Amino acid sequence: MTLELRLIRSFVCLSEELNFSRAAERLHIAQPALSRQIMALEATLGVQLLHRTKRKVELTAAGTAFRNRCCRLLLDVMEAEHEARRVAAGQEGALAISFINSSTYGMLPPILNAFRTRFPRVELKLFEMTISEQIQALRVGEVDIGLLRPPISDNALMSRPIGTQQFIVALPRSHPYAQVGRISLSALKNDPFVVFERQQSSLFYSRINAMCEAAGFVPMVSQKATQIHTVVGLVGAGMGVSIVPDVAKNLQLPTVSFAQIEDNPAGVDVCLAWRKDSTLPTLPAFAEIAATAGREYLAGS
Amino acid sequence: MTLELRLIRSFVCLSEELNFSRAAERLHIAQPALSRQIMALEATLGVQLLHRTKRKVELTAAGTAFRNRCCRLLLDVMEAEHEARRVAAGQEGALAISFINSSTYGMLPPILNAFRTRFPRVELKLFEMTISEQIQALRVGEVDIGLLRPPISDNALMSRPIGTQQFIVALPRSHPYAQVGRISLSALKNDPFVVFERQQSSLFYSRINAMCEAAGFVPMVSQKATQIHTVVGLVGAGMGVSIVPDVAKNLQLPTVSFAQIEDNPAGVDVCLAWRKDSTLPTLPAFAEIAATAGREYLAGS
DNA sequence: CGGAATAATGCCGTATGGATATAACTGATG
DNA sequence: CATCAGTTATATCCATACGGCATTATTCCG
Repeated sequence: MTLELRLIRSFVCLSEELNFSRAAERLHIAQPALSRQIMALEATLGVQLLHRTKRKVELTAAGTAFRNRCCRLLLDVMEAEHEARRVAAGQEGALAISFINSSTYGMLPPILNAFRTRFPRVELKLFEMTISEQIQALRVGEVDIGLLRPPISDNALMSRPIGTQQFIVALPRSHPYAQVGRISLSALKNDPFVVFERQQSSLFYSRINAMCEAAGFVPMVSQKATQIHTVVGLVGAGMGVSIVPDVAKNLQLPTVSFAQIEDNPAGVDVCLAWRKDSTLPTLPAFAEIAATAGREYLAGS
Repeated sequence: MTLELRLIRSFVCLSEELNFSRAAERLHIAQPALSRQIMALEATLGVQLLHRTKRKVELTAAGTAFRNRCCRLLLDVMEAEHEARRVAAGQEGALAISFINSSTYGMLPPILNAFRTRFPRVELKLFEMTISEQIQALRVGEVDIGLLRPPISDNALMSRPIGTQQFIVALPRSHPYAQVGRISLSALKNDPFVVFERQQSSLFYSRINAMCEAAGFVPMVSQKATQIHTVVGLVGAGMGVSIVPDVAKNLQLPTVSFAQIEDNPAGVDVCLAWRKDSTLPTLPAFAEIAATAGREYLAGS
């Protein structure tokens, strides 16, 4: 015979009642059944757990030790069940999130806040990555979900847009248009430009170039950079003007002004992406929360 | 359905193999049986533990968490079994031992040594008590086994003799007979005596009185005491001579000599006593070891 | 001494759980 | 592209394990 929880449950109950009839009643079985369960338990252990006279029952030393173990054991079993249910419900576990630099100042904080209040027991692991790094990390499973911009060509991945970034112009405070708040791109045709690296920010690069082309000029590049705060910093240092996503406004540099672009062209989408075959229960919840938090963030700014 | 170890064992095995057929083979059941076990497990938990395609099987997040719990659980179960067996075999647990003062210098140390080498994991709790205190403590279960002298009238207790103490004479170094090594009691008829309290040491008291009576005199009491080292100490201080159990020789006081008694009368038995209804598995082993250690001790001295 | 309480035993029916055969599906291979 | 090998799920059957009931044996108590 092999040890089963049924026997352990019965034994613990009996050890509390110290009376076969009452214990059996509590267990919703008949007294002879319990009698035989306990005998079977003692047989499998090869140990006498109870010292019984016809009149009363008491635990032996081994029975006492075993009872204590069994109580802990049953609690552990329940705990295991509950943990499984919590993890399955996505209320517990871990989620590895990658994100692009621009969302650091943008929708990432409100998304994380919203998620953490709903799922406080889920551990979030955060990784800032470029888009292509994210796609690679998602493919190999290093990351569960990514916050990035299209295009996402990999067809092992699914994606869902959660918001749009508009482009605005960043100008040094000293610039003639700095206080205007709204300008046409063509007004900047003779200004030096701080631009994004083509390699790491291909979508920004091509979009901005297209905008300038539509405005009838090719930007005169004075400096290149990858991260938004670097670009804005360079603008603030007087290196030129730049076209940046609207989240740059959150950087609040004293020497930089921002202006909206007339004939505002379409922005760029920000997406969530994850593996098609991912089964993480936390994932859909995160996607949902990110979408609404993203919407609220855009509405509020 | 209710959670059973059978399901947990199967699940752990499957989580290791990640293949129903191989896992079933290891479990010595057929693959469909395992299939249904796992389905039943998932149903009782209300949680999907495995993500299965027709081609391969992998753990879900909940499954991983549950697997980890289950591994620990199975180890705990085995540990509980082993502990029960060890306790039942008397290899583990606790034993409360009471003993009379005189055994402190006598057979108690060798007994404890012998027992501890055989059963190193059994915790020994030691209590020095008078005989009547021991009987009371044994009755109420405060103590599991006692080392004492007869008579043991209580019929809830069992006893077993493990050795005999002989009586010898203790003399101050300055006493005329100090160097003889062997004297007749009648030679001491005019000496002042240090004697045991009648109350606490009734057997010693009556035996010693009987010996003196047989030698034709009533001892002249100069001082009374309860504990052997006190009696011997008083002899060493010149308060008189005394008749003491042979263990007193082990006290090694510089101002005390000992002498054997001619026509050496019978000594007094030392016994083990324990409750008739005690089920402590350690107890018979202790009794056995105490008996042989006692014999060896007497043989060696 | 009789009755109440309690654990064990005997016997029987059923529901549980495993085996066997097979289906359904997926990759791999020639 | 067809076939095969490998894998999980389903269907069916059957043994047996387990619980219920009736009864026994023992002990305590009035």
